[in-house]
Amino acid sequence: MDLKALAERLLPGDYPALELYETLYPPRSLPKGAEVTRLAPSPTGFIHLGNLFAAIANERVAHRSGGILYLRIEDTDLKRKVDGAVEAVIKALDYFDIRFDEGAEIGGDETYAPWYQRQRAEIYRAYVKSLIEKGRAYPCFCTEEELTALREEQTANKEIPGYYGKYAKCRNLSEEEIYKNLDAKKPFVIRLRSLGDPEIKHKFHDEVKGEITVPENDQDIVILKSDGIPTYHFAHAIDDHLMRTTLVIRGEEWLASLPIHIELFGALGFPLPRYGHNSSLMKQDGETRRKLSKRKDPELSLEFYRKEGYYPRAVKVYMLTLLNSNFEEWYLKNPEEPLESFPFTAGKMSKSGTLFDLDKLNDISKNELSKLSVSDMVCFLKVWAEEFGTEVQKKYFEEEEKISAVLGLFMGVGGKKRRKDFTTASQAMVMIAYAFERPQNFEEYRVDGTTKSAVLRDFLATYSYPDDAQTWFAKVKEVAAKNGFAAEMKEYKSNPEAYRGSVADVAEVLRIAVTGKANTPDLWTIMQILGDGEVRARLLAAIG
RNA sequence: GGCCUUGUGGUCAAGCGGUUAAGACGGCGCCCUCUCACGGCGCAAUCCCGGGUUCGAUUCCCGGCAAGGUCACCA
Repeated sequence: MDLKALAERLLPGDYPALELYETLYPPRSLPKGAEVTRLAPSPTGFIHLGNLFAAIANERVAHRSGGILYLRIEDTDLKRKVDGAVEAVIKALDYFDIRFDEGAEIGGDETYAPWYQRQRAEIYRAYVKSLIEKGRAYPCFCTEEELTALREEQTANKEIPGYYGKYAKCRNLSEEEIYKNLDAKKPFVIRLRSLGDPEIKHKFHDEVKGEITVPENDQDIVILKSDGIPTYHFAHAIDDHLMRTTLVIRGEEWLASLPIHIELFGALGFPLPRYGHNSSLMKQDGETRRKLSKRKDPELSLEFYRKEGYYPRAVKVYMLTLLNSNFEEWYLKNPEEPLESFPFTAGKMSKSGTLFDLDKLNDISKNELSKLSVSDMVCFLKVWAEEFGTEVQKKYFEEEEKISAVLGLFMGVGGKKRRKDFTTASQAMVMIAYAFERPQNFEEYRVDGTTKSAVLRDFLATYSYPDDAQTWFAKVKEVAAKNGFAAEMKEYKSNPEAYRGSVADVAEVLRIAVTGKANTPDLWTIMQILGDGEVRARLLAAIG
């Protein structure tokens, strides 16, 4: 068969010699050990936690080694395209300090552009054409129905489904048959003529998994779809070679197609990049665990974390603790060091699927938030409130001095130790509400109504706004004593029968009356922030 | 079903032939304390199972089992 003529018929026109691409996209001149990694999302919409997980790994590996991280858009499937998706991806990752050195909508070094696969159609076809000429690829005229029928038949016969070996009907079509189909304008795809035998297994070094076994591929996979656009597998081989990727870190769902990629790189005469397949984020679902799914799990969406008001650094720290097992210990020892200083390595990535643990994230989040300065906290909450807050919440920020005082109180600024009350912005905003609004709901008082009123009256009679904290508390103790409560905790504990309760009960009455809550930060400070008039008004209202 | 991957407390995990089997989160208890938060101390809880190899296996080998992934003109 005249393969050259066939190739010309299938992909008519002049294509550049393949050597041209090698010079057009030359090896990068980077220092020794520098890794070139990439993120290659399809423009479906929005990236999720799983993407972020892999993104952080790729970013860290590239930048720790003095290499390059680039963004390539895998838009070979038109059905997946969503407008504005690329910008959204860049923005979302930027929120977590992930910056690309080059890529789609980024700019940077244009040498390896374009980064949209649709714009690289000619390159792919040039390589496909050469594969046809070499007899490593052939046209296939099977219809979708035929393929489905084949699959069903194979499944019914308990055979491995797919287009391979004797099932690859179009693999050995005669020249005559091929041209007949072509003349009849039958649509076709181009398939790889696989030379592999899955019974033959090879050892392979995976940067994450270590030594793994990879069988040879024998599937005649589609490399060029009937619309003339390559499949992912083919584009991956071409692009990662031409863009000079050194290390591909991707989800372990790709492990199963590694045999295909190995054969493709071989057929094209490309050296194989190194691969690292990271385990996926799982979620407990009843008895078993499963991969986090976009549909079922709102916490997978990055938008969820923005809405809840998680501090981005906290999410990143959590991802890093999952990504590198020695990160957590390092961070404990080096709390002041920038995250970038951590010696991240692909080899320390987890081999097994990791259950996503919101409790852990929340703990990290509390710690991160407690490290903020008051002005940073004001800024963080303000930005959150402007987008997600209620109208009332937005007003909290109108009195700059007050919001600072309130947040300083909740963060324990000035004390020996920072408080860790805040987990997220949304939760913090609710927590500080009583500093700005009269409480509507009151937690239950431990004392009876009569006692409550008596305590409040006595306190009101002696309350003086200018009192310092000690004087203020001395007065609370006086009120306690007057109403039959122990003024000193120790005294109460050693002889509880002698009293109706302790100063703690009295303080609780005041606390609930002023804030509605039984648990708050320092009450004296709260009263100082609220001001004389407001405190009196709330106490009065609580007497009933 | 075939193939691949993984298997240490509830969760994340250290370990890499001999350990009282780290640490963190969560849980529980105590202390501190006007409440909470913070902090301190303590407790409970783990090597998937069965065979080998070895003086000795969580660790090495084999076989099970379980979980996950994957088998498209989707990525």
